[in-house]
Amino acid sequence: MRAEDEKGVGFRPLYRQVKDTFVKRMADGQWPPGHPLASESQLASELGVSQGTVRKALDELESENLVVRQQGRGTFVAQHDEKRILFQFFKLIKNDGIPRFPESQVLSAGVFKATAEEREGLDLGSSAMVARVRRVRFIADEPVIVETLSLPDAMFPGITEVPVPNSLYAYYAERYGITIASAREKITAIALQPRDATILDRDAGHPALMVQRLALALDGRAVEWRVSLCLTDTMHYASSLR
Amino acid sequence: MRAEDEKGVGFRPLYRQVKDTFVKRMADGQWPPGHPLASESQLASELGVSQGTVRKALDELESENLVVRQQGRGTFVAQHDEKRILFQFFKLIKNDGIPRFPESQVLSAGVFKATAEEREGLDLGSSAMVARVRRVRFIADEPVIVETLSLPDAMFPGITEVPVPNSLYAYYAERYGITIASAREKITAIALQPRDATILDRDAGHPALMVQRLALALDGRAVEWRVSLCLTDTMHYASSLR
DNA sequence: CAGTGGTCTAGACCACTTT
DNA sequence: AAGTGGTCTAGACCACTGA
Repeated sequence: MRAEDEKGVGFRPLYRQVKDTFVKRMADGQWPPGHPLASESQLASELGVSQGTVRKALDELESENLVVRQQGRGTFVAQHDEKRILFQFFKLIKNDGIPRFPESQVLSAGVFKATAEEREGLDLGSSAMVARVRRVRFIADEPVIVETLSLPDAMFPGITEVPVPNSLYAYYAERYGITIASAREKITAIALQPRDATILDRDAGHPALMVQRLALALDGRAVEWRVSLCLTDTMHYASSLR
Repeated sequence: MRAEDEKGVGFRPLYRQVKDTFVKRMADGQWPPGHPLASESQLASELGVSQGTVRKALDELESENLVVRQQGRGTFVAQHDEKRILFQFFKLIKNDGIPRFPESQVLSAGVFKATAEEREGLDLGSSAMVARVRRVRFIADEPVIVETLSLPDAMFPGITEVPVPNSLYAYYAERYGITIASAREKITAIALQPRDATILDRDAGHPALMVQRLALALDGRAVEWRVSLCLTDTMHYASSLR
């Protein structure tokens, strides 16, 4: 792997090629979550680049939460453990500021023809099927979120046939080899419909946050479309601007 | 400046010391917004470190949006121009996805005794005074945000005595030498009070996003407390999870 | 063309973990 | 003590800007 390979018009630095190689290995399942990477110098000699170039590739992967480095121990492919979920993907926190992992209770699950909204979010064809899961989530035994998840059925065959666990992203990785790498959320305020209000133990019309999340896999494919209705009487969505 | 100066218990890498030096220069006004930095190698020889160490310090400052680098031109202290505001600080976008900078109309302004909420957010003493500005913001000529800003009066003397401009963060820097570096937002859903509903041309009880922002200066001081009520009928708050 | 930031390399040493 | 990531240095060359 030489820098010269890619010079000229579309110049792509060597360290990015190295990074792409590593991402590919993670997406392939060669490097599953938790996998310990070889040392930086070993990877460098394997790829025929300098240790500093490998290091720069790993710097970017670390900043994207795709690998975890521990001084003295090594570098590991990131896992969707509770800590990472809370840090990276769960922005709803109690007003006391302490993050808590919610419990879940599935209300319904099945495979259906995708709605227009789902097709648009997940970039699906007009006759595509989606697995749909509706569930309530509890924090400190209070129902605070009711949400609907939509997954392309082709990517997740049979997912609604057995009970889904509370921590979905680890399950996607384990059962289907799909790693959620990032997500985009759109947040609006809505008035609760009677059906959702009942579940959340509020009156119809009560204000709630609607969080619409599109989750993307390592290769950038849209993988999960999630619409969450969240009570914010004792909680808030935390966003850091820097 | 040698690494050895800080070894031992509280080890602080050299590049962080360099970074702190640069931040100090920005906070001091030695390096105001837009200021062109000397070249990396000049800074390195000035501080007696290697160019790579200066580079690593600038890498962090760039990732925090405190400097802007342009290959071939140089490195500049970041300014609060429209582009940066939209990118870093304005997360409410029209559902069509195109970011637009809102217009503002001030409703009232004055200096008052700080409320408990303001004292807590801004870390003020019990008898502190705050400058308070209430304004409506328009996107595409529609009133979509009504917000109240609270500023420690001691930091911003006289700010309510002349009309405040639409782009406040540039004004804080220009008139008071205070640079807003980052912010934290807490988002909840509320039902509009009659007073706010009228301003936003909706009925009382209409759902809205309440965004509570605490903005921090370069030195980490809490500088601005802002509570914005936002209509999300044709807009949403965008959040990127990575 | 000179000057800037961006990439890549090679090597030394430090901080930390594990054996 | 050995092995890992983390820091720091020095030097070469590339990509880009502006005079």
